[in-house]
Amino acid sequence: MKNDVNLTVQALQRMPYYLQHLRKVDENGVQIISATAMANVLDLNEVLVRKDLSMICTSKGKPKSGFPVKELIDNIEDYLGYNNTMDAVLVGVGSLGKALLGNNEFSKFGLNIVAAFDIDEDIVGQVVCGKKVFPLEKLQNLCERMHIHIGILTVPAEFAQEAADRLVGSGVRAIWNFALIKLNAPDHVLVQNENLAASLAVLSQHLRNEMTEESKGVDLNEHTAL
Amino acid sequence: MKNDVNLTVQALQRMPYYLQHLRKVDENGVQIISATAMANVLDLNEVLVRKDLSMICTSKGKPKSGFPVKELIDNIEDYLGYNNTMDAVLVGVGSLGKALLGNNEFSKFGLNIVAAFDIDEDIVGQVVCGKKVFPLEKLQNLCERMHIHIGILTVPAEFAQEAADRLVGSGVRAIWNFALIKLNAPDHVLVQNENLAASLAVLSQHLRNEMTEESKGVDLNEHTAL
DNA sequence: TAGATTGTTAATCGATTAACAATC
DNA sequence: TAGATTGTTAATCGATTAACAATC
Repeated sequence: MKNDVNLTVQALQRMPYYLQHLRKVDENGVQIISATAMANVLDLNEVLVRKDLSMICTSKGKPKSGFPVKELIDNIEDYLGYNNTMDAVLVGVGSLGKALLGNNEFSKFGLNIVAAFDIDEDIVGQVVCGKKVFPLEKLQNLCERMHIHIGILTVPAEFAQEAADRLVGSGVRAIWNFALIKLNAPDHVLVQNENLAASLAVLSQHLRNEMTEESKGVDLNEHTAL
Repeated sequence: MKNDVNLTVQALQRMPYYLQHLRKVDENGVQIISATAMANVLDLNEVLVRKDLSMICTSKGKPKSGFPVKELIDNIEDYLGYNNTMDAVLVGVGSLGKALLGNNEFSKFGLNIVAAFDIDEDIVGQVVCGKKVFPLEKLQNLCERMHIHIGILTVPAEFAQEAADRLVGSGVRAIWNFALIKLNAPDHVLVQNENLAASLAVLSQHLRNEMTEESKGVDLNEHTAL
């Protein structure tokens, strides 16, 4: 376990990709893998991969061979916290909130949503995907009692700041924010913004470029060449 | 409409936040807003905001006053493609796939999921959140017939490349990839990776830091100061 | 040994920020 | 006019990449 180092956000975001590939080669019985090989598969610079791996690997990479696969898998899983579950609460049981409640794949990543909260009386009391929906007033009590440190925010933007304040007041240390708004929170509370609209914007810009290029009559074969 | 310019991915990702704030001040009757004011609210550098706004705004910012709010809103919505809907198909109706199918907020961002596909015979034929699930074999036919250019990939990592190949073969130009794997696709096909695991990793690292700091007996008041 | 691969130090690159003249 | 705000050019900063010596 080497979790005293802090990775840059960028490095952190590459870790799940390393992990996926390592698990795959591990299944095929590969015991040692070089940063060079990983870099080629994942289309990354090999020095970058080498540095990333050396940051989290408990043993040193061996020249001519590489890094031990099983150890890397363990190290990354440990580093990403997949082995000690983080309990979380979800605030805002709209369509996105329901979506996340129903996504049982989060447990693979060490996340466990224990309860949901909403202000809508029609929703409160319901059980959505096995999780009970409580009125927002009960948030603080439950968080304190269960020592919850993560809040997932899936309320409309106009209510997001208020809900965030409540989460902070309930002792939450990290907010996974799906609302498209910049939240104000004290320094010790991390706000991780999940910006699905931004992703769609990237797609949209690309499609527009593709379409205008096409309408300009640019030779489409230039794409398929090579 | 000023959509011949291309924004950097970073600028594109700031746009939804600008839009949210602009809509809010517009509701309050504000007609002109300065980049300086926006920057303060959103905690961004004012030159950055000014540059971003000038990139997409059809009129120039006026010294001493700023940019016209309504025009900015229109320009950003146009630029992000919110006004001309992009049709998309979804491949992989697991828990995450179902989640996205059920998220009726995508329409606000110009995305319309017209159909879903899966290989699982138990799922094929079902109607999930008003969308019919077809067998994967029908993907190409439907995409070509309906001129679909966006594919949403929510299959497990091990099937993602195969599914991506099918999407590409069906004429898709952009893939919104929720699988944790680096996809190989031709140059003209954009792969936008949505890495929820990476976000969780950022949360996890922060919580670990918080916890170790606490156990070290660091004065917690340093957080609340200021 | 020879050569592939590691780890480190220096160079590059691009986004952000700072400085400042132009303008309403 | 005076001063706030814009737009532009130059400096900074940090991540990525390149170069190269060390090592198995």
